[in-house]
Amino acid sequence: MSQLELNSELDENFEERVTYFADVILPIPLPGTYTYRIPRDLEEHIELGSRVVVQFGKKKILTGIVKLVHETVPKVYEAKYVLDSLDHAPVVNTFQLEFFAWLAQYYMCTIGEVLNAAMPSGLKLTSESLIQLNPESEVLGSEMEYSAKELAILNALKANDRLSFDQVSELLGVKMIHPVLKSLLQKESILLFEQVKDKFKPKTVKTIGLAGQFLEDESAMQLLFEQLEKKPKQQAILLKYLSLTRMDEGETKVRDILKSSLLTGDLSASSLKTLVKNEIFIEKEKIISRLDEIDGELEKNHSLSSEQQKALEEILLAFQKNKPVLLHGVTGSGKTEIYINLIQQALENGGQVLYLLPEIALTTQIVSRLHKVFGSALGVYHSKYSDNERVEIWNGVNNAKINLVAGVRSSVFLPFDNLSLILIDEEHESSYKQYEPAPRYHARDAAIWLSHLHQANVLMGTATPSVDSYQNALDGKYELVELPQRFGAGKLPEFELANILTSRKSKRMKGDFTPELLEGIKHTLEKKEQVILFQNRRGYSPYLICHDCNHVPKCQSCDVSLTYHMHNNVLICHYCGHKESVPAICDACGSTAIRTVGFGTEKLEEDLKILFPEAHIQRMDQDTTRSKYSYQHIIDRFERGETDILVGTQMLSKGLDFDKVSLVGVFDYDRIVHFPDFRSHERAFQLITQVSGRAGRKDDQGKVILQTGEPDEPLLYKIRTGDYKSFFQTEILERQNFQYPPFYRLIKVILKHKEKNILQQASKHYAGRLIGELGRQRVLGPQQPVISRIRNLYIEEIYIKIEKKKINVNKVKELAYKLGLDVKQHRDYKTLRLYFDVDPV
DNA sequence: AGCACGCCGACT
DNA sequence: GTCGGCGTGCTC
Repeated sequence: MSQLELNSELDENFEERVTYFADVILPIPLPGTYTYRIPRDLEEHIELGSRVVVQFGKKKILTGIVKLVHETVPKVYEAKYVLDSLDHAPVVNTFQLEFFAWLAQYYMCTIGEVLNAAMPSGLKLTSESLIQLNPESEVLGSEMEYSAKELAILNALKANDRLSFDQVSELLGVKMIHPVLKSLLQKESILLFEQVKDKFKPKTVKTIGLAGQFLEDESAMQLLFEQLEKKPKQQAILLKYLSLTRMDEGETKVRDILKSSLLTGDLSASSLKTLVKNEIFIEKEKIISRLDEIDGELEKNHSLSSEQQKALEEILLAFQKNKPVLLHGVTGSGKTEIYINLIQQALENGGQVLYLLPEIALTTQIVSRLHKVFGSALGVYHSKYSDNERVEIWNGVNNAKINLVAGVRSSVFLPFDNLSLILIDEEHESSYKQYEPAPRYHARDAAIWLSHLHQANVLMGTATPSVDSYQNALDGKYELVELPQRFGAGKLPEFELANILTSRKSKRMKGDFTPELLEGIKHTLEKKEQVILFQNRRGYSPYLICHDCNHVPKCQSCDVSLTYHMHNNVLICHYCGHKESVPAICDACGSTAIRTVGFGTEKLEEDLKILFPEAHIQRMDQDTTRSKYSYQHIIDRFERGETDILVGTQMLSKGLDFDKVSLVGVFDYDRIVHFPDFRSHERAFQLITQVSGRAGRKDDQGKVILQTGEPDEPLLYKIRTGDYKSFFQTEILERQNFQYPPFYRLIKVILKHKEKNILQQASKHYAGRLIGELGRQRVLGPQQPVISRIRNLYIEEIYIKIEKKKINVNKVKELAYKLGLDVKQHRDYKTLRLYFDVDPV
């Protein structure tokens, strides 16, 4: 190569030698992004949305998402290198990056917190620090002087070859292991390294196929048969294989079949092993999808009733106006059929569909219905699914294999790039709002914002619209479509009010059952029909109390009574998870007279067993539905009529249709309606309407027996007559008079500190500053929440209340945030923790 | 949020 | 004297 050419090549290289930097979002609650230098060999793999592995701090290795690639050299610090890139194509798209940033801004949290909630943990790698013996230390080893601890570690390493920090700590029985490790490192006896683990494991199956030569060569097969003549077990396997692959009928295609399908009956696994060893069969491992495959014909959708058709046309018309549509359709009006119709249209036009459902509704008939219609185009995203399954859904959406997702609130985070329809079923459900941890987002509102990004249509459906959404519809922000008829002409259930007070006075109550309800249950059972008993969960956990001194066992680090769990006889703190066994004697006075109080579904179930010993009773609550399929099993048994009485909480009210339920009993209407918060009426209307909807389908009019101490309570009349509009009119006036949403926007500020006094001072100070800026009437509190201490931190709350019109929310958010930083400057308040909950429910 | 570093009291 | 407790500050 000539001198000239060499020079020009150098020049060219020199010019190309721009260093790229990546701003990386890390899944940690810190504001902002972090800038890393992209090594040249990774340049072509790293783009917006790529997953990268970076070192953060001294030892943490994290997976982050690239938010920006640029050439600006950071001035104040030396950027570390990106260690690796994980994918060939980005796992997060630009819609998502924008969406995440919006969520962080709107809900006042860090983008890292959003990322953390968004990605299934299988896509987030974590590192584990490990140590191993330094192979070169053998030479030096003998001359070294080691302490007892050091020797213990070295000996353990000889046996184990690598140890994690936790293991070392366990080995030594000490938490402080760093000094010891440091000393060993200095002596060069050990090596320290980080192991990055990819947590996602594809699901595999073992397959068996016949080795090639037997397929091609008839005579080889002949020979094989002769060889196996004396080995009947192996021969049996070969015959089974041939019959399964139909090769005996002359088909010659190479076929791998499932190992499990071959080893049925008395065929032995060890014989097969021998066959594999002798290279007659070949065993392979095949990666398969965890997502259910659907066999057979997909179901055609049913034709719509004229009511449904009319609603559908109205919806399509409303979509033209580019506004979200609120579909107000009474229970049983057949909303699902309309959804299916819209989904089909969207999919046929090549768009993606997101169908949001509350968690409990998702495990039911709706999903199996969708499965029948849409088959493997449907992905289900549910919290009870394993993380690996979630990764598969994520990837499925990302590579366009899945175009329809039915999922819980977190499915708004999936990598859609072409959403054309978002359905939000049971729009009023408060479980769409996440409370702990941040991001405290509302999936309905987030989904509506997401729809703007994608230019997607939005349909919200419910029998009992939230006050917020209905007002939005009246304001013209949403389009309202009504579906007033019950599909199949079922009637509203008949309501009977059972007066608890009069029954109690005349001593006719049996435990918590009024004579009316008992009579009703008896009657229904005699008719061989089914009963659902509904018990509100709020504030109803059973606990222990000492008969002699009234002492109630409390959690040591939270300000709550421990909840008593009858089935395994333990006390559990529902806030921090602390568990303890039931004490034999009272901690306070030593008495043995400890009894259980409070009445949850467990207690109800026990009572029912005594009152109706013949009946099959099943309880359905958090406790009995912990595992993935337990909910489905309970429902199935009930559907098959194996259960007569189903006792449960809220989860009974969602998306379940049973034909033989003719009685619904409601226990604690009074508690629901008098719950101390401004949404209690709204919640009562929704809840009672929804559970009542479970009574009586098709031909029969069902019955609801509602136990209450005040049968004349005004809201009750509206619930009984199903008069949503009248409920709404009364409620909306209240909201206006008392300055609540939807006219005012709320931001809850949560302050925590381990010192009660300091917390109170700091909260007062913070509230004072807020009042100074916003005025007295816009700030409520500070006040102690019902649970005033969790995990040893005391809690205070402040509500910021601002008019939706006139005031710029973003300014207020900024102010609240800055004042928080300000207060934390004060040297007494440095460890104060501040959290925000925007639009709390 | 972790995690190191540093200062402090309390024990083998 | 170490061990283990926090408070404080930093992470590209």
